[in-house]
Amino acid sequence: MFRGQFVHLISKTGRVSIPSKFRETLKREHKTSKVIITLFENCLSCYPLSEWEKLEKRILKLPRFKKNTVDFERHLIGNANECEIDTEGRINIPQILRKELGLNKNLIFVGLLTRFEIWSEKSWNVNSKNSFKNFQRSRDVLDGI
Amino acid sequence: MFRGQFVHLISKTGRVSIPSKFRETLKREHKTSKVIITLFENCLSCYPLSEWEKLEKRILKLPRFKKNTVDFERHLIGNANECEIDTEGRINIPQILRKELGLNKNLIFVGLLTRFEIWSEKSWNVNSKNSFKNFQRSRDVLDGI
DNA sequence: GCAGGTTTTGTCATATTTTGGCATAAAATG
DNA sequence: CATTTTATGCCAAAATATGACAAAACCTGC
Repeated sequence: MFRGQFVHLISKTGRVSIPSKFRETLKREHKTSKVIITLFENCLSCYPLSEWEKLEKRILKLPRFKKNTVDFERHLIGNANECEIDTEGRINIPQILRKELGLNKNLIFVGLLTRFEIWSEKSWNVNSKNSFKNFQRSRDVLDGI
Repeated sequence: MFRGQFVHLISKTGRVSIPSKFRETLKREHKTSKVIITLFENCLSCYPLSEWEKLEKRILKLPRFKKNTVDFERHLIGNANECEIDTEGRINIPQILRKELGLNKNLIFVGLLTRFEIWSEKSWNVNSKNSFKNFQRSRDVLDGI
């Protein structure tokens, strides 16, 4: 499972190293060094290939010419990139995604069990305040499960 | 599977290179370098030959003389062009299609699993705002599958 | 706090991809 | 059939991504 928070530096060419704990999880629990990175709200959402493929199978069952489906695909699949982790544990984040989110300098990696997220430091700081408020409000949710 | 988004430049003569990742997918998963390009809404929809043939089979099952069917066919089939990818990975987009969509300068390639789309930068920007709204609305859809 | 290993980052060389240009071939036009 | 337009093949420059190596920073156990 992916857990915790890490700050890494992205290079001018868009390279950044994946936290070694996440690499460890990928290898041990998912038996892969490939991740799919896609745009999700204000950050990048990263899935181990196997997890992502489950999602794709579900999408392929939707009526594929329906406007809603197409738009949904355009967003989710249209921003998805397969990245292979190199020998030093780095990936290359496509320019288009970097631009979209303003990724430079410090990136925040956040583990979320079956996937992890990548944030620019700036939006992370803004967003984490909000999500803390939401957390405060919704801490009772779990008691309902 | 086709995924992700790429910006490529189209030449004055209508030539544009297909993203290498898409070429890779065509070769590996579809064993072809031929694509069928057709008009769909405000963009070009591109199918590997084999996927296109599946689509044709489905279309042949529609009630053949119904107005809807004929209109659909005129549009989708009537604008379909077979394009072969050349040695540098480029295709030539027929003038009629270029004109119809106002394709010049930057084109956006969008992967949609079994097919991909080509947009003019302008209409993509307009459309992606809408598709983001639809995405927001339909992200829960998947939880129901 | 320090030695030893691991992880992260920087740099440079190499390979791949994308683009531009030009010459030739094919097709359309009158 | 000659002329113009459009498409294709080929080469090479420019931009981008990838691989390898090594320095720097960071843990960890002692």
